[in-house]
Amino acid sequence: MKNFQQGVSFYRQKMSKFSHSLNCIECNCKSLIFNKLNERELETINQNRYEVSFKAGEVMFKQGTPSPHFLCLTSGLAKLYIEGYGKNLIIGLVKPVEYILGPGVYVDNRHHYSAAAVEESTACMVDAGTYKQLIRENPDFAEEFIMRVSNQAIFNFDQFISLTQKQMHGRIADALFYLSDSIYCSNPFTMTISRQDLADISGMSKESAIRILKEFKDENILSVDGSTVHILDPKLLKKISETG
Amino acid sequence: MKNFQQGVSFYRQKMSKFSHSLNCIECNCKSLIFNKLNERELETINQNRYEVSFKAGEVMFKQGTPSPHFLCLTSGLAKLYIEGYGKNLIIGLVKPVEYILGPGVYVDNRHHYSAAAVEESTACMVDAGTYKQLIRENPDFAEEFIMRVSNQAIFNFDQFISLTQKQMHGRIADALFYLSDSIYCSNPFTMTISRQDLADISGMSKESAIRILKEFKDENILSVDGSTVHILDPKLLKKISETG
DNA sequence: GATAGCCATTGACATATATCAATAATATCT
DNA sequence: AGATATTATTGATATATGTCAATGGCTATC
Repeated sequence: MKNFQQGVSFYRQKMSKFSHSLNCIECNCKSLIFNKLNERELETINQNRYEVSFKAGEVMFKQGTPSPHFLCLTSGLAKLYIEGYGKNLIIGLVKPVEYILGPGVYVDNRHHYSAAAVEESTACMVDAGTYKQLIRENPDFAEEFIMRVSNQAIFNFDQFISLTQKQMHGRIADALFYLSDSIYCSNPFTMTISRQDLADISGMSKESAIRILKEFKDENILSVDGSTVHILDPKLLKKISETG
Repeated sequence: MKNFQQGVSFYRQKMSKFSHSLNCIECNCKSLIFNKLNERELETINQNRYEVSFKAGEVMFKQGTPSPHFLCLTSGLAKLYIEGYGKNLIIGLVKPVEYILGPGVYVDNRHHYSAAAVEESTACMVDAGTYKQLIRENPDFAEEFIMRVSNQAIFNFDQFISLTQKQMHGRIADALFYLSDSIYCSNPFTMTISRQDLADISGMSKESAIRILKEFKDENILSVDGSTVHILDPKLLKKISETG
């Protein structure tokens, strides 16, 4: 909660510096969802957004708070997490340029998960009302939106199965593939997330995550040096993922 | 939302009195999402649907198969489940009159979970293309659709937390409240689902589910007689749900 | 009414996983 | 550079949970 307050005051300080420094029409880091919008519509978005920057660790928005904006990450890396009973569950990492399309906007105007910057990040915050209006007016944009929300749901189902039906080794394997294939997009990759975050992705304790990382290292499936991980034997790791 | 709940439970009691209608316009068991459609649009739906009936236990559609329809349950009870590695995970029960809005329709035209009839059931299958076209044409209908999909996502998040962060007792408590409050809508309720299904909702083995049911019975939190369950001490059960 | 077959129940046991505690390694700040 | 906080690692231990096997009850079928 303290972090959130800090985050808010921080972005208020920086806001004027970033606000409307670019515009959406010429923005070269705009989300692909905007391909469905024409120039007039982009200009509408442009007039109803502002940019914010976050330091690593800062909370972007907090589960339970009002959700008057959609947030688009323009640089850095963010984690989305549900705050449960004592523990957190990370339901996804978000990298540029991607929208965070929380389901609360169409239901109760509340965030149903929290978001925090993992690395130093910048984001565009677009007024949800403006966004909703464009969804009403432009069917292509609406379909694109629904497609993204659907993709998110499908991703969630996969995580569901991983977390509820696999044992720890399989879950860590899944997390490593997710990081390598979908987030850092390289094979020797340097994790900017902490061990605790890795554990929160895999639904286990930090200690268990570390132990399994070490086991994989001892079996030459991985090389692990601090935060740098190299998947040496992807085939075997895949097998571990599949056998649970 | 309240109205929706009331409408559904009212319908459940009176279900036997309903006879299936010949067209969507006069159908008195149509989904409330159709309130957003005018007569002409309803007629379009009417011409692109067909009714099916399922015996208890029959599979309605199978994960991985093409998904050319949206399915609306008009009587009975259905379970939605992800087929994992050996086990199934039930991600929700569906009762009349509710649509099953699978996310695959907008992504890869595949079902991402399976559905099966728990009780003898009937359903309307509406052509997905027709549905999508109406979403393009009618913004109110589109918003209603997005709202339902969002609600589903929020429900999934809750189950996510329950399954990954609570121990078995808390998970069974959650499942029992779900059944009593949202599915059977009464307190002494008769489960038409099996013990295995209860276990698949709670993400545990059948034996564990049975054992915990028995513990709750021994502690006078529940009375359990075959498939009839009475929550005697909801306050204590709630506490068990919250403390995990 | 007997038989088969499925579902529910119970107990004993193995093990996956969390928790606690101690230490090592990094990062952060002055 | 030194001090302090934060994060990572390791080991020992407790326990939550799954698996296996045996039994009982119910239902359906002929």
